[in-house]
Amino acid sequence: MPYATLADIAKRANKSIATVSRVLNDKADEGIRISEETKQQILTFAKELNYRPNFLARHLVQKDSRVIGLLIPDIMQIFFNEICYYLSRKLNESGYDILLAHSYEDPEPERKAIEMILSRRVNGIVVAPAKGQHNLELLEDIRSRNIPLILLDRYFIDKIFYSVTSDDVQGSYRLVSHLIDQGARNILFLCGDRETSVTIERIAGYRKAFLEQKIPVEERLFLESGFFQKDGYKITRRLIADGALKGVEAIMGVNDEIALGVLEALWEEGVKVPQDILVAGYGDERYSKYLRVPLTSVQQQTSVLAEHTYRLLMKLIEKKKIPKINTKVSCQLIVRESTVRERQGGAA
Amino acid sequence: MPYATLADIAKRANKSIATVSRVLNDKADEGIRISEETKQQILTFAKELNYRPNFLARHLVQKDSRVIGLLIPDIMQIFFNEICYYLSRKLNESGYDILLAHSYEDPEPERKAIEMILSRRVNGIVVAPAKGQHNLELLEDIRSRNIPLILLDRYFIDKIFYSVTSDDVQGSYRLVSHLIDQGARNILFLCGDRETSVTIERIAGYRKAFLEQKIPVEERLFLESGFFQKDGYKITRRLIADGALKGVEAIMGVNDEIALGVLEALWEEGVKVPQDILVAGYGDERYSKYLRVPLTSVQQQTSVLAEHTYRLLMKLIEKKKIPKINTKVSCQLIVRESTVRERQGGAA
DNA sequence: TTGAAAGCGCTAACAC
DNA sequence: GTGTTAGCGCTTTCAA
Repeated sequence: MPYATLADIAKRANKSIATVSRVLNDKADEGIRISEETKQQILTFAKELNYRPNFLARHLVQKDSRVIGLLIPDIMQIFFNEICYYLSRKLNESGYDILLAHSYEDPEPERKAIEMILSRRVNGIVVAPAKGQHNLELLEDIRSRNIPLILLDRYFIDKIFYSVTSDDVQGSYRLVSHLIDQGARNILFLCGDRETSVTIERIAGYRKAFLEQKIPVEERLFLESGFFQKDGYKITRRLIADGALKGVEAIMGVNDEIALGVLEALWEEGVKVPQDILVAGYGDERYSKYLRVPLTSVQQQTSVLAEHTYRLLMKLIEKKKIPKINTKVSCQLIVRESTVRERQGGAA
Repeated sequence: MPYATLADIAKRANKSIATVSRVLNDKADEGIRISEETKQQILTFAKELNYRPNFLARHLVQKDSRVIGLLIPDIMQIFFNEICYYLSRKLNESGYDILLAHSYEDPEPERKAIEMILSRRVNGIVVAPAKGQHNLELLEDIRSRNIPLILLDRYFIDKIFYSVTSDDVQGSYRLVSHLIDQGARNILFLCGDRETSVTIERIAGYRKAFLEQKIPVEERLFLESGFFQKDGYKITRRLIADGALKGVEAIMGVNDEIALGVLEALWEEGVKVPQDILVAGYGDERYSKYLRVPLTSVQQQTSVLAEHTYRLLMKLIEKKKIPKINTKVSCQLIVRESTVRERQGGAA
């Protein structure tokens, strides 16, 4: 018998299960009187038997599991790692626990994970959807059932969900403007996945910057990549081999990991950053400042994103009505050596 | 009504709850016959009502929650991040879900997290204990109840628990031997926490290397630090300010993050690595190869650690008897620029 | 102040 | 093939 039950304690104490339950849940404050004697007795037996409440049973009746489902593509992506940390922290403080699920950027595991989370009757669910636009119907179904649901980082354009995201149009706009400023015109964007909101927004920001300078945008410069260093590395090696990097003056990665892979490939080929080509990342990871060439990046405030998500979630759980559907958190451009030309514009 | 129940379906289909349960759990293969007609009917209604099983109820009767509790100090420590990823991946494949809990390196939150995990009646629990030696009684209690429990990365010396750890004696020995080889004698170790097994082992490895060379070990060179970049940074700044770095020829960090902080502080002061001082990390993070000065580190095979943990856990759940209590995974030294003296030993 | 009893949603043994 | 019943461990009326 690994676990004692209320009945075990009741039998020992010669009291009813109800009384034991009342004592152990400290219902005294709710106006329910229990004699000090029974109370002490029950408490003693509970300790003796090493009683641990069974939340499955409790929550079955209470309809409240004190669990939040967090579904992310992949905790190895540092961005989601940080989100997970900050969100956990806040939720823990409020007595919620975390059921962590991965979609691995794949629709089918994502679907299964969502179903699993729902079957566990969580109090709320936070989803950073897998790349692309999948499981929309399922998510809409959840929403329509008034189960607290928040989309994080990535959302579905034109669909109504509560969401907390970075202002990627702005972030990308600032970055691209800076690159243009440095004299770059052919700016390659290793953009993750083109159907994902994050990328859609960043491309919008890219276009905005070009439009402002009245420079035409070349569609071929948006290249899908994965999200990891190895992806950035592979794609860059291939581009070099194909001679496709000719004329490219800057490369921006969808995150710093990709940028790291790009740098690796370039260095291997003896291409100098920033002299021969500019490279920028996104996300401003802890290490980016200390790379062989410090990396220009866009800082995303993961702790702020998590904070907003947390607050929104609490409100949804409390069934408050929330006017604001989409929360956007602004980003900051961090310029470092990797995108600063030494002799800036001989033409100037 | 966000969720339909078996009873709802039963009512619609004019069948008993039991039959509905049987259909939905596809008991056909277990020799239980159900007419195709009722089956289709029930399936249709289930879909129509968007039925989702209530795992709280199911697991209450089955005594099997298909959840594993993972308790780590902090998912922001990259090491634990990777462990979490690989372990999740394996567990997902076997149909287990993850309840993620943090101790924040603190005994009290750790205790609460353990209690929470137990109350949720997980099938197994993987713990990377908070630094120090805490909650030992609680963990021993779990063990004595035959609840599958595995200690990960950190363990309790002289206490019997199943554990999966890196061979830190060996890892540290190799690193320190290398540093001695490079002519360093005063090797400062920013060691995290002295009571944690990881550190105890690394100090043992350190001593072993010194013993082999018949060089006395100076106790004052073991300095407790945290586990993050900022900790490494702060401590190094302080050491510099105090003039305590005089004579120190090498600094090793308990992980790469700490080493990063050390590098940062040294650079700020114009101290050159490796010319003026050698610096090494531990863990070999993705970025360590690409730092301004590529960082020497000890590679810990997180995926192998996770794999062993997974296999052991499955065995424990299946109530197999396991002879091997402690599983050790070896580490590999990765030598890079940060610890290689340019003019190696003018004395040679 | 305490107990009896119902019921949360589900599974499983037993009956027909 | 399908229904009836008991029961998992707990909370929560309702009575006493």
